[in-house]
Amino acid sequence: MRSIPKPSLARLPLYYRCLMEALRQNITYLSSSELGERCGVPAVQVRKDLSYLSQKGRSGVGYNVADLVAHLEAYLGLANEKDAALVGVGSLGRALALYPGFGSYGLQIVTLFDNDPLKVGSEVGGRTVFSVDRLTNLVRRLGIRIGIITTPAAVAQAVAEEMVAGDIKAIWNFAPVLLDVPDDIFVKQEDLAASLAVLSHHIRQLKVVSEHDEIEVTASNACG
Amino acid sequence: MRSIPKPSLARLPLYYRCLMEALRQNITYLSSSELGERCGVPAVQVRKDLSYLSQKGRSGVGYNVADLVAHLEAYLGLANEKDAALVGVGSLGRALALYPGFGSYGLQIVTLFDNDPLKVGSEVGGRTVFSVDRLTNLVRRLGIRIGIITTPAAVAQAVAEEMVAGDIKAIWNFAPVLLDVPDDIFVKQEDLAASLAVLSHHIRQLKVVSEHDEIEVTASNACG
DNA sequence: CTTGGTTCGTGATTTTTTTCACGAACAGGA
DNA sequence: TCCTGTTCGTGAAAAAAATCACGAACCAAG
Repeated sequence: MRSIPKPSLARLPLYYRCLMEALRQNITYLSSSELGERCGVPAVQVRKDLSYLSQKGRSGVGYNVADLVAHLEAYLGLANEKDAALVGVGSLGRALALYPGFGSYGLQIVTLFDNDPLKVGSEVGGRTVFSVDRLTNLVRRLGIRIGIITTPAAVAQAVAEEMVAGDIKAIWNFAPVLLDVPDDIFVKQEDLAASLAVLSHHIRQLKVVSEHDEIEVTASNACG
Repeated sequence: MRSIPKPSLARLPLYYRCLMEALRQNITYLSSSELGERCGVPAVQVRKDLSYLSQKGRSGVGYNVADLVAHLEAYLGLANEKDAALVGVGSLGRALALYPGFGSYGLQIVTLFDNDPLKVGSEVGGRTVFSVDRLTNLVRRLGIRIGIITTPAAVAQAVAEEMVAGDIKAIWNFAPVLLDVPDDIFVKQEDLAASLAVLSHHIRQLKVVSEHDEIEVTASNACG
């Protein structure tokens, strides 16, 4: 039995969200085609992806929504309470700290850090901002395994190293730099600038096409 | 000549950033292996990706940093000034509106919208917040082609429709819903919850492994 | 000008992911 | 019970992407 492909894993949260929506609508069974419709994913791919879970659907009926939700929660570890430390209380850090949606994924941002003396000691969403000097110790003492980096790029590497020293095992990095960390540390890179560049490229394509003005319009379908 | 694969396109911004960094360090030439090192990408892949651009490297030397930067800027359309409208001035919307980094990618968030009467008329980063009622007209009048959605999921679809009515061609969607828009509208979905779920899954794997306690530790290498 | 060391560019190969095609399971009604 | 229409699960085929392997370009130095 092979392990789940990365793209499939990335689609599971999508299914989870649509299933939760269906649950709110009191829908008890959903076929792969209906679920696919809701997520914009082909039905076959839905089935293939879900086949990596132990939970099975029922032929002729579909998937039991509540059961599948429960299995996805277990598989994705959403039910486990996970404490996280966030470093860098700028506008993005503050936004993440205040965002209420993470709770339903089991994530609690329990401590905030910054190196700006003006911010240290202030409160954000009821949590005190600590100095980064205390990062390693505090994280270790609290047994925190997840770190979120929302600092400028220049200091992200140093922060990551302190996180590793504090025994953090997974880092969600919003700073636009490649972090150099030991192999056993999982880094999830969040790159808004990269997304933006892809968007920008597409807009440029539009311009190029419109300048060529209906002359060379072949089957050059852009990326979806 | 085939068009660039999506994963390659997504890596170009990465190269761009590393090249800018090199430029600051007064490096004039960079080989594919050096560039790859800096971005965490194999050298061959760097070469393959860059081969989709018209700009060529020099055998035995590498790529001219300044030239390549210029070509990437052109290819990605970063030099073109792009105006964008942002809808949903919550904590995330505010963070994006205040983020200074987009400027270097040619993006200017020129107008802000919200449906909360308390927010309408207030200022964020020197820009007045307008009522969403005026979205379609204002966007059309200003010729804005990019929309950014940072509203709650429930209203995202309605906002997207108004954007389309206002002749917006590309949408950067931070709301966790699948937008139903015409085929010619480009949607770049930004899904923090999905990233979080992947992170969560990895943390869970850690737990499972440590519970099995060195017994069944096979070659089950987790995703990078 | 020749030699040796470096690097690019790319066709061929391998790996990964998606899509297809179809047998088997199931529900519901006659 | 039998028949029909639906859906799942999955091996096989196709498509896409990453990796390999190597010829050719290039520089520097003797």
